[in-house]
Amino acid sequence: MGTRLNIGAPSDYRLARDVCSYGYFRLAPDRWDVDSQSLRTTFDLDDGPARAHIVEHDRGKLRVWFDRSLSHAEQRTARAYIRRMLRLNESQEDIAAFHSVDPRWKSSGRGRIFRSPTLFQDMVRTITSCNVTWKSTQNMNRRLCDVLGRAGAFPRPLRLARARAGTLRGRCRVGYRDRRLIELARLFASGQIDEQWLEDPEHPDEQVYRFLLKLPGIGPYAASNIMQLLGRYSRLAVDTELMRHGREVLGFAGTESEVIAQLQAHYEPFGKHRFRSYWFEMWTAYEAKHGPACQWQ
DNA sequence: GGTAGACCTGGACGC
DNA sequence: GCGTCCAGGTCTACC
Repeated sequence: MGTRLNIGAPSDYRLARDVCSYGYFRLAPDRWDVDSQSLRTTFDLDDGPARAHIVEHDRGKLRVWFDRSLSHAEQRTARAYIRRMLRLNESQEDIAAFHSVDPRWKSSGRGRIFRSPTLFQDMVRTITSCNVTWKSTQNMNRRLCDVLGRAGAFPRPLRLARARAGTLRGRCRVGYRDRRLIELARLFASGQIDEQWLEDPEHPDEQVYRFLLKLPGIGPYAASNIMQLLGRYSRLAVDTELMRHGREVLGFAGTESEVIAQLQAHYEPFGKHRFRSYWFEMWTAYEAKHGPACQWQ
C-alpha cells in the first residue's frame, strides 16, 4: 500500500495551467498525463525511488499518490520537491504583484513557471537545452534517467559525479557536455553550491548571476535561465527563441544587437518581472499555434 | 574586451 | 543508405 499526501496550494493555483507553463514538464522523469490532467514523476528518495502521481483534488488542494510507503523523512523530502516543482512558495499575493505590473495575465492567472524538484536538476536540464534542438534535450534527459537514475528517477549529484565521461557521452549522448556535467555534479556533491545563498533576496541579482557564470557549462543564456528558475525574474535569457520571438511576434528588425536592444526596451517596464512577461508572451504565442500545452501529446 | 572557431547531436536534404 | 550541411550556446585561444 502506497503513501498518500495532501498538499495545500495557494487558492489561485491551477495544476494544468501552472505545470504546463514551461518545457521542463515534458522532460524525463516528468510526464503530464493529458487524459487525467495530472503529473506523473519519479523521485529518488532515501529508501529508494518512488513513483508519484500528482492530481488537483480541489481548489487549492493537491493530492499525491506514491507507489510505495514513504517514511516520515521521505514524506518531508517529497513535499519539499513538489513544492519546489510547482512553485507553491509563490503566494497569491506574489502573483498579484506580478499582475499589477503586467495586467495582461490577470484574467488567465498565469504567473508560476514550472521547474524541477531540485536546483541540480534545473541546472542539468538547462545545460542539456543549450546548443541543441528540443528533441535532443528530451533524449539527453531520458537517457540520463534511464542510464544513471534509479528506476528511471533523475540521477542524484553523487551518482553523476561518479559517472565516467565515456558513459555520459556514449550512452546518454550528451556530447561535449560530459565533463562539464560531471564537474557540476561534483560541485553539488561536495556542497560548494549553496541554494539558500542563491535564493536569498539579500543577495543582489548581479552577484548571483556572476556566480552562476563561473559554473561549468553555464554561459550567459544558461545563467539567466537559472536565475528565473531560482525565482529571480529580472533578466531576459537571450537565446534563439527570444530572438525569434522578437523578430516574428514583436516585429523587431535589424542586426542581432539591435533586436536585443529593442527587446530590452520592450520588457524594461516590467522591471523585476521581465522574464515572466517575456515567457508568458512567448508561451501564449506557442499555444496559439499548437493548442493548449496541457493537451500536448 | 571582443571575436572566431571548435565542440557534438540529430534532423533535413541531396544523391 | 550514405554523406553533407546546419542549428544550437559555451568555451578557449587569439588579437
